[in-house]
Amino acid sequence: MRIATWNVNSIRTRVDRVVAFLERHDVDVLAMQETKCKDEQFPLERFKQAGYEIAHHGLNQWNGVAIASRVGLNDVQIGFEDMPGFGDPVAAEARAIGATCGDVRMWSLYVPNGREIGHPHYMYKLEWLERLRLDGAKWLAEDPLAQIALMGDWNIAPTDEDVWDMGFFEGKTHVTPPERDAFQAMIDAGFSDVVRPFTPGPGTYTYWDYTQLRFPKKQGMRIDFALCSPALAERVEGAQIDRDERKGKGASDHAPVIVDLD
DNA sequence: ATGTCAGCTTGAAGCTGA
Repeated sequence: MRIATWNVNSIRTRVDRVVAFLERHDVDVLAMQETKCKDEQFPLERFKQAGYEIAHHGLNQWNGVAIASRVGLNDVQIGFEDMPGFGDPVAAEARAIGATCGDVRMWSLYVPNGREIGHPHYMYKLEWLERLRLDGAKWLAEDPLAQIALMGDWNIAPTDEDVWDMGFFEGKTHVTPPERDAFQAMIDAGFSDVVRPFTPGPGTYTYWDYTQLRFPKKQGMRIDFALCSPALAERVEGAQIDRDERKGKGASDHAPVIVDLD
C-alpha cells in the first residue's frame, strides 16, 4: 500500500495537479492539508471519477484537512480529544481528521503555524501539539500494535539540517526549542519519522516559500512528516519526497511526501 | 520580512494568513 501527505494550499486551485499526482504515483491514500474550503466546496466528483472516496473537514477559507482513499474510508473522526481551539471566541479549527483506510489508521494533521514567538498562536501551537501527543500516547497504550500514520504539515523543522539557513530563522518560529521539544515528544511517544531514512539530508526539504525564488535557490524547510506507530513503521519499505511537484506554474508551496508499506 | 500565493470583501484594491 502506498500512502502520502501533501499540503495542497487550496484544493480548488490545485485539484488537477492533485488527481494527476495520485494517478502518476499510484497512491492509495492521501492526507491533504490546507484545502481552504468548506465541505460543500470540495471538488468531490473529481476524486470520485479517479476512484477515491473523500473525508473532508473544512469550516471556511482557512485550514481544512482531508483524506482521499481507494482502499476504504471508515470511522472518520473530526479533531482529536481535547484539541485546543483558537480565536475570539475560542473555537476548534479544521486541522485534524482521522479515518481507517484498509488496515491503517490515517490522520491528516495541519499543525498551527505559530506566527511569531510569544504570539497567542505560538502558545496555541504548543498546546495543540501537547494534546495531540497525549491522545496519540493513549491510542498506543490501548493497542500497542495499532497501525497509525500521523501525516501532515507539522510546521516544525526538527533539526538545524531541516532549514536552509539557521541564521535566517533566528528569532522565528518553526525552529525554537519548545517547538522541537514538542516534535521530539511525539517521537518519544512511539511515532517515528519513517521518511528520513530514505531521504537523507542536508538540503532535503518539503516546503519552499513562494517569495524570493526560494525553490530555485534550494532554500527550503523540512516540515511535512509521516510519523508512524511502531507496528506501522515496521511495514515501511520506502519513502520519497516528490520535489517535482513544487516545479512550474500552479504549484503548491509544499511537495508531497510518499511512503510505501508492505 | 514578503520581488508570492490564495480567498474574501468588494466592486479595484486592501485585508488576512502563510
